[in-house]
Amino acid sequence: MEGKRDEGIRKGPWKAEEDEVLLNHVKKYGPRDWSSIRSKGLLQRTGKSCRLRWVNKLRPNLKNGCKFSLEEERVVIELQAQFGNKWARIATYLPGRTDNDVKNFWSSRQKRLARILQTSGTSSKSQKIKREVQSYHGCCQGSNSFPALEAQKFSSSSEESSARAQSCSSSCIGNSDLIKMVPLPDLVNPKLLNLETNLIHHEFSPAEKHPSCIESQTQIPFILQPELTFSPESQDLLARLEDPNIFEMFGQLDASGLGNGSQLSIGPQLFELVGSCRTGANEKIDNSITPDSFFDDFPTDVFDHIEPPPSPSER
DNA sequence: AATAAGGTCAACCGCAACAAG
DNA sequence: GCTTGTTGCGGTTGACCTTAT
Repeated sequence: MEGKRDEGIRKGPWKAEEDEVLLNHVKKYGPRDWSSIRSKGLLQRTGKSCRLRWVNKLRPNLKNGCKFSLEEERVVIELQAQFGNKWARIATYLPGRTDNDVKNFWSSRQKRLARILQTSGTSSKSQKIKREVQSYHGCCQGSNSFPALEAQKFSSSSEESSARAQSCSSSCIGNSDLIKMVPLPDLVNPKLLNLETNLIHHEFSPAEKHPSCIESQTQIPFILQPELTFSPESQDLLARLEDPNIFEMFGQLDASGLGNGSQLSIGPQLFELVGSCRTGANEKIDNSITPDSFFDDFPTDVFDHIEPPPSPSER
């Protein structure tokens, strides 16, 4: 889409030459007098357009192209809960991020969440839901949620933790269904909001993505109450998930990407037990089970009992 | 391989606040 | 005090890219 001329105003994507002109202007006069750029005939862009280009793309020290780090996500979640959609204000707490970045990040996650919730609310067909879940957990890669636990589908992501922080003593799950959400300790540690310090930024490589989600290790998002009406195999699985030592079933895993250098335990046992739910304990366990295939091994009715927490906007 | 669906990002629009004349 | 211009902000859109089917 090439910018068209409309009363001499150029719109659309910026060319490198235009950026250069804009940068020169800022060098000479500073980031102001945007309208004079056009009045001087330097560019056929409105002052607003020039300013936007500078703020969002040309300003120094921008983290262009970097996904939000775990810490940044947390900050956004927390500050959104605190300030609402005050993106510019929130962005001031995130070095290198613009209000547009924050806005896009938030709306993207909102859309994703809405879609997931819509799907899970209208159909109990687990295959479809699982696709959504996997999609969603994929989105959490590079953020922080540990993808292996389906129970965290709605709880480890930032929105949910935020929502929960606000309101989650209410039942987040299921009308007549009986899963109850137990409020987590706020995932947003106030210490993380020591916003004067530089936020840790880490771009997760594919190999790191799953480990990156481990921070929730000590924070089982909700407890599944025993009165649930799951199939026997689901009950077996869920009973295991309730085991306070569940994370000890995991092996070693490098979570240095989280910034604290901690070694967290993720191992094959959980995957094995889930596999055994399906295949039977006497069958040979497929050691190829990975976090990505993990959901495939859940009994399907597990997914039928998950309903959305309130969205932050509903608070 | 083709297509659909979903996700990301850049940019525009409208409105409000503010300042200068 | 009013008008006009500028700046800043939040919402929205559409193009492009990626992933799933």
